[in-house]
Amino acid sequence: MSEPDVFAALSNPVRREILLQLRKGPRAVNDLASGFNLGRPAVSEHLQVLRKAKLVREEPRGRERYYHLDPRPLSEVDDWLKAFTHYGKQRLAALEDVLDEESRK
Amino acid sequence: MSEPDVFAALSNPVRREILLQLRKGPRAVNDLASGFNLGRPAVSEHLQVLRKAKLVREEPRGRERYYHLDPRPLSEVDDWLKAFTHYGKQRLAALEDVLDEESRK
DNA sequence: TTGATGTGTCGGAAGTTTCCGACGTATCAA
DNA sequence: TTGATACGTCGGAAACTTCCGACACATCAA
Repeated sequence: MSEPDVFAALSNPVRREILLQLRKGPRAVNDLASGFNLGRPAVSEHLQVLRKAKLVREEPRGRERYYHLDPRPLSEVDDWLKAFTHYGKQRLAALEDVLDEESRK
Repeated sequence: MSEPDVFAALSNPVRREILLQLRKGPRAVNDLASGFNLGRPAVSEHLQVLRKAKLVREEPRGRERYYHLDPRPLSEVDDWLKAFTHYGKQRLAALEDVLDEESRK
């Protein structure tokens, strides 16, 4: 059993696409799977990873399961990124000076 | 040979920590490796992944190599996240209604 | 030069991820 | 009830990741 790891959940392009799709509204598994060049078990397993990362929530409707997006764990990634966006214009400018100097050759 | 994949590069906690460390300034490989419970080859290989994702730049200084942070590819992640932060207060509010309703049991 | 240091990379081991077919279970329609 | 549908999950294959020791090479100090 693995821990809920948001970064790891986002490392797969299929899972990122699933999350993007779910922005438009909840979707059943077969419906989702038909949009990928993948079998249903694979999509089901990607959904399991997203579920463990708490990025999706499942809602049973009859014999289908609608998956809903829960974007809240993405704030962990956003917070991590902030450590770099607030990383100081001065150092960024200095870096770009160096890169400019290199490209001048 | 693998493509430069920023999301995949961030999926490993050691690599994320390396990037955080490099905010404070460039570091040589042995210097970096001493901060982890890891051998030098492992750190060197993590740096290779970060290099392919263009998140770091190497600067040879004598027999050492100083690695510099280049945070610019992180904007790809930031842009991707924006698709969710601008994902509409109305849907988020609706989601939280549902979650509240569930927790009321 | 010789010897020590800093680094990249290869070969291989161990673990993890990704995918599929097959199966079991629940639900629905008739 | 019977048959079809929707889904989760298991077993296993293939590919990838992560790590290490060993080695090669360049640089420095003497």
